[in-house]
Amino acid sequence: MNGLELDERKTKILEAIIGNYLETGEPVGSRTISKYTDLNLSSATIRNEMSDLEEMGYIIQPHTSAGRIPSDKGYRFYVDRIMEDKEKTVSEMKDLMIEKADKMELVLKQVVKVLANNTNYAAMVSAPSYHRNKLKFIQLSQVDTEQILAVVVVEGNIVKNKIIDVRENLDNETILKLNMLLNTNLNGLSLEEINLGMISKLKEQAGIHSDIVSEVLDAVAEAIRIDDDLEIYTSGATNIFKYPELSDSEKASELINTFEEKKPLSELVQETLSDENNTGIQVYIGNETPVQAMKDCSVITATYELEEGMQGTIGIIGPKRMDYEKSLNAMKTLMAQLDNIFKKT
Amino acid sequence: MNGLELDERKTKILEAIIGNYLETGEPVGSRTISKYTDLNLSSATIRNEMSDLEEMGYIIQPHTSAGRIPSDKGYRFYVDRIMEDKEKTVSEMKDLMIEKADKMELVLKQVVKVLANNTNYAAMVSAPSYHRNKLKFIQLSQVDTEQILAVVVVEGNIVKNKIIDVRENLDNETILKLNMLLNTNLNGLSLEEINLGMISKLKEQAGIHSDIVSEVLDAVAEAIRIDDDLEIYTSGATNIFKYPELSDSEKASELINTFEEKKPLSELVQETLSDENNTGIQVYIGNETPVQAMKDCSVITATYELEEGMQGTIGIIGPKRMDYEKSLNAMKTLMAQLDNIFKKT
DNA sequence: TGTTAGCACTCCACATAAACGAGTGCTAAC
DNA sequence: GTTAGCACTCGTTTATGTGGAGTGCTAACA
Repeated sequence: MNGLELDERKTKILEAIIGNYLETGEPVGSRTISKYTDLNLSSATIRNEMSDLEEMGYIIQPHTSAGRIPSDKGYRFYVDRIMEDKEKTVSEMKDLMIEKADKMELVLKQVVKVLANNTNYAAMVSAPSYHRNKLKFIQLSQVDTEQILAVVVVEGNIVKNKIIDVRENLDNETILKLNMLLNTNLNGLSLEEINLGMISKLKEQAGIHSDIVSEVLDAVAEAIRIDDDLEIYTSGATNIFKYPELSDSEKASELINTFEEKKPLSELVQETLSDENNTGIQVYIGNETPVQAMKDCSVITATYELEEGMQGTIGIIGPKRMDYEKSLNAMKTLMAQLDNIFKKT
Repeated sequence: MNGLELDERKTKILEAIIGNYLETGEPVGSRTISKYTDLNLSSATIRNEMSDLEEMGYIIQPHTSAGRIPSDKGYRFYVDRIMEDKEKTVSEMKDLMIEKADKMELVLKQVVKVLANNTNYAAMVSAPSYHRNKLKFIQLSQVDTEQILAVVVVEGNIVKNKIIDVRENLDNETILKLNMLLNTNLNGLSLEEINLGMISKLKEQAGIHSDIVSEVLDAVAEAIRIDDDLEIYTSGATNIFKYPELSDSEKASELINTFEEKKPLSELVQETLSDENNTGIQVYIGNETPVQAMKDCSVITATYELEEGMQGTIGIIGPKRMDYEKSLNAMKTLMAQLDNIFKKT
């Protein structure tokens, strides 16, 4: 026992401990392992090994004379092994039924619901962000004597509307001119390219109608901001009540509040999207998570991609003793189907 | 004591009991009342009266030798008195800060958040339903070689967009014609007036482009359906953890799930909107509620109205021992402000 | 040297009991 | 009709005891 590396036996024992704990949720003792594994070792020997494993930080004793439970490090070891093993195995899980719908919003709501129901954990999904998209099309139209409607379309066919109040009645020609002005100048530009210089130039050309230009640009800005902000859908938050270790008032309240606010979840989205070694699926165990409220949970996230390089994030949040294998599989299956749906669209 | 009517003294005592219980949340005993009120009665006398009140069903003993707590009937009595008294008193509560925003959705999200934060209860608000609204405006525009965008505006400036795929490239003139066709035929019609006859007439006139008309009409239909369905916003669901009587796993889970699903809340909306003696504000105590999950709660709802007869519902959900006075006031203040915001628009 | 049986020890979980106290209902006196 | 007094009830808290699961350690064994 060199104290640094896990030999094969220790590995087996550690896996047995974690496996058993995932099933029962109870601290697991040496005698259990002695029978549970095919190592044919007495409980005493196991005890010695467990003592070592504890020293190495893989397992923890809640108190003297209780069994051991996995530490975050233990979980990490366990998960890493699964990820290695299963990287190639194509999951043959039954298809999660997702119907194609024409509105992205509906698809996502469906996805997140399916995910939550299938895993019995909480689930979230962020709408893809459109940062680097180009403006496709702007249209102003008269709606009322004192109101005009601005429609802004960016690549990916994201549409934003804004009603603009005008004090005087604009005639058709003026609107036509404004339309022309806006479209010839802005179409094809990425949202970053519409900078201050461009804006003031536009306003100048618009003359007395510069305020309308302002408002239209507001709408354009909003088209980003909102999506950027918190287009996040969640489902199954109440699933956490199925796991006693998360059910006490304090923790439950904090967690569920996180899901209700949705804001904090964007941290998770950021983190996931900015993953360097983008393997597609990531697991955050306990304190590894970027969202403080989830420090007693494990979080599985993945990035899905739409045709034009826009990506969104999908996540499962459950107790640390979640069924990683099943959850990872569910995630993969879902990703495959999302690809199907979106790429075909 | 005739056993049917509450004399003045009983009324005072009952109010004292309820008042005290609302503050402390603990069963209240005779001695407390003896001191709490200005009746100058000994605890023994109070006990006799309380015994009567219990027999009449206004209060309940959780167990022998505990104080009394209000029954649903007791709460009902209490609330009815408040409603009578305060019907006229203009609430001079500090304004709840609501900023006017151009998008209805944002206003409502803001409203519900403010309400939840101010009351420390859970809050919900339903978007107004647009049944009887008239179509204001339809616009088709070319977005791509194979896609056109349909924008539908109904009264109240609700805007719906739909991207329509077309196989062949439509020229400008065709689109202009279609626009003309749709607008001249449909503008000003209520959504109910667009019936099958109208539809087939349109399709006929559209000739080979009848499928586009179909899709546009789908968008129109959708403009209703979605709003009708469950445009319900909620906030502060986790506030229920502030009240121990609602915080145990079972109840909390059920309640919060109701808020997450949102669907069940539409019951509440229906019920509120279909109130015959429409006084504006309603209170459901315990089992009076139409939503089963809230049988241990009290619910305050109100109907707000937009200019053109569209109405939506607003609600507060809290423990039965909620601060009715404050909550009712908050509700009234909010209604006034909503009126301000919407009527001015 | 690694493995195992045996044993004392620890500590949680659970049950039981005791003390407490808030509050009641009833009776008798005012 | 009101009140003081008192026995009684019952939930809450605190103390106490017991059982059992599991450990660490030691000594014996292969």
